[in-house]
Amino acid sequence: MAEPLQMPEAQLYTVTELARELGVTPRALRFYEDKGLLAPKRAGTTRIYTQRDRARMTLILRGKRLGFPLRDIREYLELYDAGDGGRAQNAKLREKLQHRLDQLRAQRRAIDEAIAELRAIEGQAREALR
Amino acid sequence: MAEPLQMPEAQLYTVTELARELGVTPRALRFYEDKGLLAPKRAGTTRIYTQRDRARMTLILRGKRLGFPLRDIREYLELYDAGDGGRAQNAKLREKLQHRLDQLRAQRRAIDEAIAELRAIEGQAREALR
DNA sequence: ACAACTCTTACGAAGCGTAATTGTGG
DNA sequence: TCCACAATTACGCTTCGTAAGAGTTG
Repeated sequence: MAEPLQMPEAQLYTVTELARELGVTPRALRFYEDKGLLAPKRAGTTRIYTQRDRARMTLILRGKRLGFPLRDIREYLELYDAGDGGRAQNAKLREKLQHRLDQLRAQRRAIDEAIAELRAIEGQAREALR
Repeated sequence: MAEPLQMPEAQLYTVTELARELGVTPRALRFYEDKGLLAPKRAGTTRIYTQRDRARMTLILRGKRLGFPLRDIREYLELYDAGDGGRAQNAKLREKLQHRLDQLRAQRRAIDEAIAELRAIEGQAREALR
């Protein structure tokens, strides 16, 4: 009597659709695929993205926000796929995160110095105009 | 009776010498020349850098510290050469400086956000390990 | 027949690093 | 003759943007 069990319609997307959803360009999605970070299915030649692809893109975008190169993000995704909860890999990841954190702090210092130098220049300019 | 007046020996450099002096590579000097920011003299085919070239490099390095693209730095050097104290150009320069300042502040905010996100992740990792 | 997409291929950009090959002066 | 630099040419790297040309589908 119960209706046959059904998975909720798994949403599918074309490049343009998924791109719009995530705020990136179709070009970016194709590029990530070319670099081995995505592997959407195809309907003929047309790319078809599943929820899984969408989830991967979410991770990719996070990696980018944190400033990691695509190469590193791909490695991370591969471990992730391997489903290996190996502590060694996890340790490596944490190491990378820590390293990136140091880099970011260094960049911030560099920016602060540049800002200071710029303000000094503006100061000179003001004097020169007196 | 007085010795003939003499300019103090103007120092000259080869690529490698000037590069070492300024902490850059010879490749960089040649690259800037290719991009029209420098124009050293030649002794045959060998580049000869004068004090003037050295001074220009100092300005170039400053522009780089502030994060300006070489294209902009070159424009600036050209105005500088034109010796035109024109207020209009000066105003444009100040505008660029101001714009760059805004950009730097924006970058710093972005970095702060990335740092916050990274710390949040580290936090999760610690929890996951409990 | 046509609009609206999609696909692939490939050059451009920024700032040099890194060969590879060929002088050239001492 | 040989060493140490110098010069030129050009591909590599990173992340897509931007055509360009061709095929597909409703």
